[in-house]
Order: sequence, then structure tokens, then C-alpha cells
Amino acid sequence: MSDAEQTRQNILSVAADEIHQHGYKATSLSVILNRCEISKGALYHHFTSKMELGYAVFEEVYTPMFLGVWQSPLSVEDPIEGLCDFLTTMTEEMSCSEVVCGCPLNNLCEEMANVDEGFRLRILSMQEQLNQLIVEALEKVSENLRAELAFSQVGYFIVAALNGATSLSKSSRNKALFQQVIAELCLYIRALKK
Amino acid sequence: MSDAEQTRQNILSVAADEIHQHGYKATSLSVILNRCEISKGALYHHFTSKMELGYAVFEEVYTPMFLGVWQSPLSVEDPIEGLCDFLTTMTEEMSCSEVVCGCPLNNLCEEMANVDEGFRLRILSMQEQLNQLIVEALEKVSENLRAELAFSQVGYFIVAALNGATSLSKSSRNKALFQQVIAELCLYIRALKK
DNA sequence: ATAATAACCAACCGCTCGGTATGTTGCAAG
DNA sequence: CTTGCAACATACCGAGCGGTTGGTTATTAT
Repeated sequence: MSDAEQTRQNILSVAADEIHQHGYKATSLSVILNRCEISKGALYHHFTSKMELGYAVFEEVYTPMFLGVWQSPLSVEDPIEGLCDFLTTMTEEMSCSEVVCGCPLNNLCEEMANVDEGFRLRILSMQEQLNQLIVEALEKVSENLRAELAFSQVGYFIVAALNGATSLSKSSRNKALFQQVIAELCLYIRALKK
Repeated sequence: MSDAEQTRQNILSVAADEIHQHGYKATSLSVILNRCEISKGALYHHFTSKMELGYAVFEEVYTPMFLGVWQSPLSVEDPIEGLCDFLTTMTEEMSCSEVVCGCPLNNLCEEMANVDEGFRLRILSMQEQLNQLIVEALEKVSENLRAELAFSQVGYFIVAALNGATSLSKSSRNKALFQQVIAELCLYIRALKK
């Protein structure tokens, strides 16, 4: 990787971390510059504006990360159990600070969807892709599931409950509440089976 | 009501609206001043800082509103149906822009819980009160519910799903997704019955 | 070897923000 | 009648922000 590309990737990675921790608006370019030990000129050579940097973080960091994380648990033989295992393992392995930090996608959705159309459309697309993954997984084992289910609706419900769980744990600064909601979510998911 | 108290209430009401629409940080004092047609001196006569104004909005506007909204559907004979009716009626009656605007409590939780301890504790208290309302309602009809339920966990799950539903509708700018998640949530709630 | 361009730096700009200092008005008690 | 304080108004401050400008160094193509 060329030096320039290295610089760019470093900016993206640091920006992704800052945006995850403090949100897009509260992320200061000067902090990114300090952490990367570069000048403002360097940053503006690689990105035309803060907004473009935000979009790049979304597309080049968050999106591949997200698809990667969700694909594996849904690709197993029994996606219902795969999903539940994934959720419980995640709650167990995540540090308290990670839980409190929330999901990058949900954070950006709350912060930016009503403010910037570029972010909104990217978030929407990501959510639809994620929902599609769940729907396909459910369809794969539909013969083992209750008959009256609306898969897309179920998929969005699962995502909603998960996002709500992270939101709740932000006020309690505690994994306990998060774990409870995930536990209840797993009960719901397992009850999808016949 | 005295003129001064009138001014104070006006500030609170306008600030509550601005914070609901744009969040706490993005709410500019100058906008509040313009809408209220008062000077900065007037605002700082009634509130010592923007933070204190935010706390006052939470305690004097959001809290009573919230408790009022949730108490009625949970106080009826069958709180399960009361809750489902409440949720579906809400989705039907809320305008699209209201849905997209989100829940003030959840918005503040996402924005401020990780940033300011004063907000965090107030939000936490409000969520616990809300959960308590649900738990008490469930206990009231526990003989009609499935035996193995953990009421507190169920309460938080319901709140989480609801919050997640508003989050999802922010990216779609659409009531449809919100309605779907609420519909699935009602299926879950009704399935709490034996 | 040199010209051109990529990659980067330092200094500065305008703007908005929350907050403050000082001044003015009006009512109400003594 | 005046003294005093509540209830405002006006003007200003410093800080931090995203972004721009003009210049410098390093790399690459001819």
C-alpha cells in the first residue's frame, strides 16, 4: 500500500472510531488530525469535506464490517439458533463500554437520518440489506417456522428490538439491561419455530 | 399566571419543541430567543445555563407528558389489549413527520446519555418509571399470562422494540415500517397471554 | 534532468455558539 | 417620593468549528 493510501486508510479508521464514540457532528476534524498526526491540508487532500469523509467511513468501514458480522450467523444450517447464539455471544463478549457506545449504524440513524439526505439513504440501504439477510435466512428454513409469519416484518422487528436494547443500555451504563432485552429477544426468535 | 411565569413557560414550551425536533445540542438558544421574541438576558434571568434549561424541559415538560400518555392505556381492565390499542392507535394518528421526529425520551437517550450525567440519570429514572408502570399492569393480570414470564424483562423489551421502531422509521421517512414493527410488537404482546 | 503533479503543511478566515457584563424599565414596598 | 429588586434588553467576548489559501516537499512521467 502506498504512503498516500496508508494515510487515507488511517484517516478512515480514526474517523470511524471517533464517529462511533462521539457521533458525526461531535467528531472534530482537529481531533482526527491530532490522532493521525497529519495536517488539515492532508485531510482535505484526500476528502473534499467532512461530509464526504463521513460517507467514506460509512461505505468503506461500517458497511463491510456490518455485512461481515451478520452474514456468518445467518449462513449456518439453523439460522434461528445461529442468530440467538450470535446475540448471546455478542452480549457476553462485548465490554461494557462497547455496549454503551452503541451500534454505529443505529447511532448514525438517530443522529443524521433527519439531518442529511446522503446519510439517510446510505443508512436506509444498509438496513434493507440487513433485513434482506434475515429474510433469506428465514425463508431457507420456512418449513420449520410458524405459518402465519411475515418475514420482512419479523426481520425489522428483530433489528428494532436490538437497536432498542443498545439505546436502553446507554442510560443504565450497564450490560445487565442489554442482556435482559437480548434474552427476551431470543425467546421471541425461538418462538418463531413451530 | 404572572407575566414572568408566562415568559418562563413559553421558553420551556418552545425549547421542548426545538429539542424534540433537532436534539439538545443542535438546539440554538438564538432560535429559542427569536421564537419567543425575547432577549438573551431574559432567558438567562430564568435559567442559569442551557443545561439547566434542558433539565427543566425534561422535568417539567417531557416527564409529566410521558407519564400521562402511558398511564391511561395501562390502567384499563385488560392492559394487554390496552397497550396494543394504544400502540396501533398511536401509529394511525401520528403524522409522518411526528413519527420521523421520534420519541423525545429516546432521542435524548441516544444523544445525551453518554455525554452528560445529569441527563443520563433523569432519562434512567424515567425509563425505570415507565418500566414499573408496565410491570404493575402485567402483575395485575398475571393469572391470565404465561407462567414463565419475567415481567421486568418483558417491559424493557417492549420499550426497546418501540424505540427501535421509531429509529427505523427515521431512515425510511415513512410510517409504513413503523407500523409493521408495531404490528409485530402487538403480536408479541398478545402472545404473552395464556 | 526537468517539468508536472501528488501529497502535505501552517496560517488564517468567517461564522456560530454559549455565556457575560452592563444598562434600562417597571412595579411594589416602605 | 424614592429606594430596591425583579424582569428584562443590548452589546460584547472567547472558543471551537469547518473550510480556504498559498506555499513546500516528494514522487513520477517524459
